Amino acid sequence: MLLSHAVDALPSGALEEKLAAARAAHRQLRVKLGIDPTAPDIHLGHAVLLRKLRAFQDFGHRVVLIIGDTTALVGDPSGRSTLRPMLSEEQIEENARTFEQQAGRILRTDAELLEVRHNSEWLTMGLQELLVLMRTTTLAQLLEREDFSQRWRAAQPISMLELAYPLLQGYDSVAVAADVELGGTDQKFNLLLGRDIQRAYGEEPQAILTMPILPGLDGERKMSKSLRNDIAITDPPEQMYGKTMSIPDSAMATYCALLLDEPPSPQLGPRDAKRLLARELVRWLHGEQEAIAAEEAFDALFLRREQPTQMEQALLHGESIHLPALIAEALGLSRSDARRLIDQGGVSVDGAIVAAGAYDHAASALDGKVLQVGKRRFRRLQRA
RNA sequence: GGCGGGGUUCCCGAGCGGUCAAAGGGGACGCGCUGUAAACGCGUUGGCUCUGCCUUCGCAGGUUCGAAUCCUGCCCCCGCCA
Repeated sequence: MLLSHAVDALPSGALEEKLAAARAAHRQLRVKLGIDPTAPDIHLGHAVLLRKLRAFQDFGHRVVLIIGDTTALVGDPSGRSTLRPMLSEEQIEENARTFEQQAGRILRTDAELLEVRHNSEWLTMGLQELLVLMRTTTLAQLLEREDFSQRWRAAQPISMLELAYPLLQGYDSVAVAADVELGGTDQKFNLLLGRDIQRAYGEEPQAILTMPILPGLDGERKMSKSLRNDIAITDPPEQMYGKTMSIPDSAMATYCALLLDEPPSPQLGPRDAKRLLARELVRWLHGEQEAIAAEEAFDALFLRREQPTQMEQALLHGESIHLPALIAEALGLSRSDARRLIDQGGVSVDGAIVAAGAYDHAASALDGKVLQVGKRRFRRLQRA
C-alpha cells in the first residue's frame, strides 16, 4: 500500500523493517519531504508526493514537511543543464506561506501527524558547522550523480552552489531525524546521499522512497510552473477540468496511477478515461458539485459548441470600436497579436467570424454580443 | 595572471557592411481535421495610428551614405594554462 507506484524503495526491505520496528515500539515514523518554494503554487506534481505522505499519515505516521526556504536560495540543479536564476528572499517567503497553506489541502493537519519546518531554522549555521557538514562528502561522491558527471564531461559549468545543494538537503534529514524520505526519481541521488550524511552524524540512515515524475500538460517534460505546463491544485474547477482534458493520451496512465485511488476501468475508451480523471481531480480538490459543474461546462463548450454561460465582460468605450485594441486590452495581448488573430479567422462576434482586416466596428453593432477569440476565450461585450 | 571562445528576437541557433525585424529548429498561437488526445496540413510569431513608420541583435561611443555585421572602451559568461 505504502509502496504502491513507487519506483524505488531503498535499501530494499529497509522501509518494511522501519515500519515493523515502529509498530513494535508503538511509535511514529518521521517521514520527510522537502519542497523548495521556488514557485508560488503547489501543482499536481507535488501532489503525487503529498498523496503518498498522506498515506503514511493514514497509517498514523508523522509527516515532516520541510519548506526549503534556504535551499530555494541555492537552487536544486537536479535534471537541469543550466543554472537557475536566483529568487529574492521576499519572493521565497511569500511562496513558503502559500505552499504550507496549500499542502494542507492534501495532508492531514493534525499536530500529531504533520510537522512543518523551514530549513532556514538550521541551515543558517556558522562556518564551523558548515565545515563539519562538508567533511562528510567528497567530490567523487557528488560526481556520481548523472547530471553532474555529464556536465563535468561536457565541460559545462557546475557551480559550487549546486554541489552544495545535496549536502544541505541531506543535512535537513539530520536536523529532523528523518526515518523515511520521499522524493521524485530525480531526487534519488540526493535522498541516498542524505543517508550517508545522517550516518556521518551518527544517526540511523533514512529509508528512501522515490515516486515517478509526473509529466506536465505537454506529456513530455516534468510538470512545473515555470514551464507553464502545470495544473495547480488551486486552479479553478473549469480550468482544472479543461487542462486535464488536454493532456496527451500517452501521459494518461501515469496520471491515473499517481493521482487516482483506483484506476479507470480498462473498458473505458481513452477519452472517457480522461473525463473520469478530470472529474475525479476536480472532485478531490474542489468537491463533488464543482466537478459536476465543471464537466457540464466543458461539455457545453466543447461537445455542444455552446457559449459559456458565465464570462467576463469587456467594456466598449465610445461609438467606434477598434477591435484590435479591445481584444488586446481584454486578453492582455498586443494589438498586433489581436490583429493577427482577426486576420487568421480566429475572432468571432456572436458566432460570426470577423473578416480579415475588419478592425473597426460601431459600438452599437457589438453591444451585448459575445466576442470569441480562439476556441476558448470569450468576453461579453458591454457598453461602458 | 596569460591565452582562446562567446553574449542575436520566448528558447536554441544562423547571420559577419546594404536585398535584416534578422535563416533554420523548438515552443507558442490561429485555422483545418479531432476526443481541448496523438498524427498531419496551412498560416502567424517585436511594436504601432500598418501598402508605411518606430524600436531591437550585452552597454556606451565612433567610422560609414548605410552597422547585428567594422573600430574603441566598458560589463558579463565560458574554456584552457598558471
